[in-house]
Amino acid sequence: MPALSTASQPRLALQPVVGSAPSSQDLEARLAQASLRRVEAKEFVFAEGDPTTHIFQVETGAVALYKVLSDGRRQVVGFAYPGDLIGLGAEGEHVMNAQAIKPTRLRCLPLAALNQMARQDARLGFKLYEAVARELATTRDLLLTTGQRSATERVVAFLLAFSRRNERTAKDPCAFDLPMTRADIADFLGLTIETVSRTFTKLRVMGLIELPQSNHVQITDLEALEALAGGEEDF
Amino acid sequence: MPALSTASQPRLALQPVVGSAPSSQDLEARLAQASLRRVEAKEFVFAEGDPTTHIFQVETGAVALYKVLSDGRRQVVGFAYPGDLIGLGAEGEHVMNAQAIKPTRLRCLPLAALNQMARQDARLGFKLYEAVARELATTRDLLLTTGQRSATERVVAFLLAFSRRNERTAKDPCAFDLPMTRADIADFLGLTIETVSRTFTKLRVMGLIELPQSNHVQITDLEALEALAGGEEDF
DNA sequence: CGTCTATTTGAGATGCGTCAACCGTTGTGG
DNA sequence: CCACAACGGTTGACGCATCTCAAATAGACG
Repeated sequence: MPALSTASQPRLALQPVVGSAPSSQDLEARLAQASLRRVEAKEFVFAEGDPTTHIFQVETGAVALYKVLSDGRRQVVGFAYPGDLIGLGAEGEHVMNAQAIKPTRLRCLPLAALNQMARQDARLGFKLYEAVARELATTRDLLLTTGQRSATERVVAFLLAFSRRNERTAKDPCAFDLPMTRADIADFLGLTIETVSRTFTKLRVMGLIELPQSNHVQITDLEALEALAGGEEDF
Repeated sequence: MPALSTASQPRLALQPVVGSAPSSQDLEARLAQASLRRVEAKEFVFAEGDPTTHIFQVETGAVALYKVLSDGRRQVVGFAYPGDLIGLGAEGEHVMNAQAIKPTRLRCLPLAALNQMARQDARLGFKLYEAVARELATTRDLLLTTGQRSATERVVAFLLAFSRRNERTAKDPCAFDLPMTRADIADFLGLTIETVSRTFTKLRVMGLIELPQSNHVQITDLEALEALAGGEEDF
């Protein structure tokens, strides 16, 4: 089962685009000089109902984005990693929660500044459109995974998403840390903590991965994992 | 369980915005004079892998948007109804299928025309951004439902989404046709046909709905349905 | 009237959730 | 420096919601 949310929410944009237009440069430049905010693990970047005053770009760390039902059930809709934008697309009030899962540094750009830039530069609106469209695509991939795949397929997809993310950034695609807890993974994949844990154990016993620590994964048989996934989606 | 995909994919935009800016007018105007295409039920508007040449606005009918896994499992990520835009956000090639579920009329706008308009009007890019952001929000609500809710909650949410859609358009919120098959509903909600069918029957036996035909729903106890849903999300 | 498809219904199997206990690590305070 | 509490993770036993397989029914269409 394909990747899940590794980069679900974010991956919005702002990666330097080759031959980037002035607007993109401006947004990057503006973000680079935007105010910096540090949040500790478990601290909220924003919560449901908060007025939308800023957009944020993760500089270091990681953030979980999730919605909760009235009875407490929780769905993590994505994780934001360095370079990812969060807070886009909310009109007036936030409809979800953004909570750091490790110590995190964020660039904070006031929405007023964003709107002003959009007024001055025709391309910025289009850039934002492309950024949100990418996020939509990853959310749909996650939906496909949670709606159609088995527990094992979901967990494998989740791991492979990390592998591919490392591949893109020229790091070891077979070794990575999981910044989030089992509970975060479970709520992301639509499973329980116990099922996630059992599935990790199963993959370890099958000889496909090693878990020197509970939050460090070493892939020992990438091909077998990919065969188990049954798809190429990335979250 | 809250609504699902009633308007998931689409509901993108183009509803006349009060005090709409010139750009929005232009897009609406441009679409109104765009070429018209008729597709029969089960006919594809586009398929995965097709080059992205146009965006479409549904004028009449309904379209299912879905992704499929290599083994045939299918996830419907949304349904497009009159007024909804489809085909936005795909770069180069479509990554999903759009298939009419009833005879449908579509306005077809070449991407080249859209891009040219975006170049001339700074506000258009922003409009597209807002449209995709709305779609992202409904997809996340669907993700919350498929990831966290029970079969009954999912089906109730699905029905309530139709009710609210009718409410918005000043139609009877307690009577509506379902344009899609049980298979479409099942693949949308992450259930099987049998489970969807049994759940409809259960709601009928409980006295919450009536099913004079399999594709026509009459809600007889809206409050009880809302109590069963456990949330306000709409798809 | 006969075929084809969609839907419903039944019976049985199972994957995952629930409940519960246990383990390892971390951090804190005596 | 050690004891203990708190937390995250693992493992086990069991139950049940949903899936699977199968058959009957109901419409739609020619």
